[in-house]
Amino acid sequence: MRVTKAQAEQNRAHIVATAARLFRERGYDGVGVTELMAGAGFTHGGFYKNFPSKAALMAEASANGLSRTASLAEALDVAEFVESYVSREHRDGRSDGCTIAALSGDAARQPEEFKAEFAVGIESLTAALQAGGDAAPDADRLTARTTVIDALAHSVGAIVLSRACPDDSPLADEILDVCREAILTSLARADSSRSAAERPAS
Amino acid sequence: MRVTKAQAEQNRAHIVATAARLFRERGYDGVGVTELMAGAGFTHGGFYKNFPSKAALMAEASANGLSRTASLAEALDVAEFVESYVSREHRDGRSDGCTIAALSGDAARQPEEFKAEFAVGIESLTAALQAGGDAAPDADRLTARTTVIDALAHSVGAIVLSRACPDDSPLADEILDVCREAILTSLARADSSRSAAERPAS
DNA sequence: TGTACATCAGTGAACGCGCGTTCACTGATGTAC
DNA sequence: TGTACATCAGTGAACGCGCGTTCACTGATGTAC
Repeated sequence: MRVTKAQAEQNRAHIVATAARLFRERGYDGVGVTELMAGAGFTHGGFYKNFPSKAALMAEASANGLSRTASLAEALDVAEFVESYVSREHRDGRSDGCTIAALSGDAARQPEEFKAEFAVGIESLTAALQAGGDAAPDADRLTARTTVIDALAHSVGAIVLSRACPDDSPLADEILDVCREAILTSLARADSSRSAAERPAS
Repeated sequence: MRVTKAQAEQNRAHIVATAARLFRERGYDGVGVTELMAGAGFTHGGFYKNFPSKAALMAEASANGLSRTASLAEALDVAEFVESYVSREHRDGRSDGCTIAALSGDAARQPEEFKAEFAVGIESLTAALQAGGDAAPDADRLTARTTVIDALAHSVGAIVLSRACPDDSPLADEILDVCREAILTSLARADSSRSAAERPAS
């Protein structure tokens, strides 16, 4: 039954990744330890060889999901991020989507240490979006922190509100479309006003 | 042990109101039937004389909370609503606050009928905000539907994101301040452009 | 390199506990006369 | 209006169930010689 050290590490990582998906899909209370382990292809007994408690896995899986999104965001500028984030695909794909959009409501009821990890994740994503868009590396890329934070909160609100509506309801889609357009317009405005300030003589 | 019909109705309403508070505070899975009834001053046994299931109370309590917020919003214009909504008081007062901000994440995982009630609540709030602001009943009050939906999603996102951060963390307050300012600025812009369109000759 | 033994990743049965729900019961309310 | 009885709001014990967690066990891996 014993397994190589490398295999064990890989198994552990697989459990974390599976848990991240399942938690995003059903919430922290919506998945039990047995189901978490079964989803990763194991029996529940081994759980406590890997994690001190379910709460510990909740924290680790969430941190994992948050940093994954931040990594993906590094390659995008804010507008590109919003375009893909405030979309039907993202709204309908909870398990593959953003941990913030899927679990912020649950995170708010967790202990302070847990929320601290969430805040780190939000900061990482914000930093990634400020630095993002390597494909077009000119001065305009570097977007002000406030602009990024505002666009992120706005995008999260759009997804959260849209998901609370019935599947395929007109309102769910309307929220998404209205918000996407508004956020992109607002970003374009911030961008042009910044450009103007940077090149006052032009 | 029996109680007058009027008293029984009052008791039922009290259970619903208490449940609405407790669900907002701790989430649907975070409060049990026993605690729900105890919070209202009763023992758990009588629960099923009033409701067919816990899920039924979840739906009724949520609908109750949603219409309560819509009623409060009737007296406000959108900017006033945002001012009070995107605030530390609201963020820190989950149990007395908005059901959408507190339970959208949980609602997204509920059955379709449940989400349908949530959508009705969102529509009611939107309608209230479009018609709102009786104190200044001029033409400018009637704000376009898209503006209201966008401001609502934006506000919800601000609260949800802020609540996911540790209490008293700088980021939690920053999110609130950044978003409040951005939403109000955006509303002012929408307002002045609409006014200009209405009075092209001025 | 080969053998003997300790380690420990993963198994599966079992634990206490709190959950949502059911039910026989109580006794004041509501009703029929 | 007064009496006799049916109703039913609320009680509290009990139910099965799934939860998070523990533990004795297995047997391949890793290590000491």
